[in-house]
Amino acid sequence: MARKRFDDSNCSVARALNEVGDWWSLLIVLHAMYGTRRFVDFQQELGIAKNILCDRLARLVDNQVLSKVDVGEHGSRFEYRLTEKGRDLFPVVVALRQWGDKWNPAPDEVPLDLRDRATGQPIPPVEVQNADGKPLSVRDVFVPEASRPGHKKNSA
Amino acid sequence: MARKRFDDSNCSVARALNEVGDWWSLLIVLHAMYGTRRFVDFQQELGIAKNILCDRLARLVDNQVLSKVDVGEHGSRFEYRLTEKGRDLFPVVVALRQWGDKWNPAPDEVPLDLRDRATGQPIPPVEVQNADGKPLSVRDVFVPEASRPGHKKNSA
DNA sequence: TGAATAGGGTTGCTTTACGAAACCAAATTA
DNA sequence: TAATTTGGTTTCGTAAAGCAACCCTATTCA
Repeated sequence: MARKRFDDSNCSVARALNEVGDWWSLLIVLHAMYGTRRFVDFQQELGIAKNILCDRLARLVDNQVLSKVDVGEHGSRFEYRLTEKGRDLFPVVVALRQWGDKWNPAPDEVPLDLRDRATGQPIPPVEVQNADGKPLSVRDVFVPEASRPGHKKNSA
Repeated sequence: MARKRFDDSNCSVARALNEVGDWWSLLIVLHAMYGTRRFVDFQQELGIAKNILCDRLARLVDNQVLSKVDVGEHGSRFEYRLTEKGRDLFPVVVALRQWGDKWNPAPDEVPLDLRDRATGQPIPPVEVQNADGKPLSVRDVFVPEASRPGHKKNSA
């Protein structure tokens, strides 16, 4: 693929995509959020080839989205757990899932039923809100020129 | 790549990633949200090869994230505009950008300064909230068993 | 009338993502 | 002690993804 790397990109979205923007990484993070921690469990749930899973887990650990902890009682037994950085992807994952549920509902699938552990109430859609909690659309916001992605040198 | 397709996946995140989960698509959507509409502008801002841009735009149009409108005064001149479905990715993009700004800040880059058009106030971080507007972390929520991604047949 | 620009399409080549399967060390079971 | 399971890593072949470069048409500008 000779893919363009975004590591040095001037845009944080590009850099974020560099870490979790491939086909598997975000799904791994998703399953980690659902509680999956072990290699074999990821493999079975995702139906991913072992080497790819290996690669992705290593990369996520490198990027500090996951941490690899040795929980071996006797020898080595590893678990992959979300770091704070990884857990911070929660709004992204939920927003993406809600978007998918809304625009590409599977006929035979129950849409995400995420609930508040404290109250049992379903979680409303993730929104961009202003300081007062009022939901905003793309059109309700603006970006000062200096903060635009393609601003001056180095686009992407 | 012989990539596994997720079209028929039981998981809406997987299906969403199938539409905007590649390296370029979400960046294209991002730039579209910033106002970019024309082929050449996307190309210059993103530094993407023309055939790839061609392919991605077509795919986004196919998936109804963008619409291709002929704005030619005399001949053909096209613009790619966000559809409602595309605009609905706003929370995803903003959340991702905020995540990137928080965890991978570029030394020389201004973090996203998104502001409410009405008030001029900066936009606070996108959160998952409960019905009362209280922010929730991964640990504050649960998913009824039937709604889990790896539930029964068909994982991913 | 010529040159430049917009909006692509096509070809060729390289790099990578991917899955299958073999391999391997440590621990458990028989 | 031998066989099996767990938890991966390595190797390999293939199918894409990616970029560069060239081509092509229609329009606009000089």
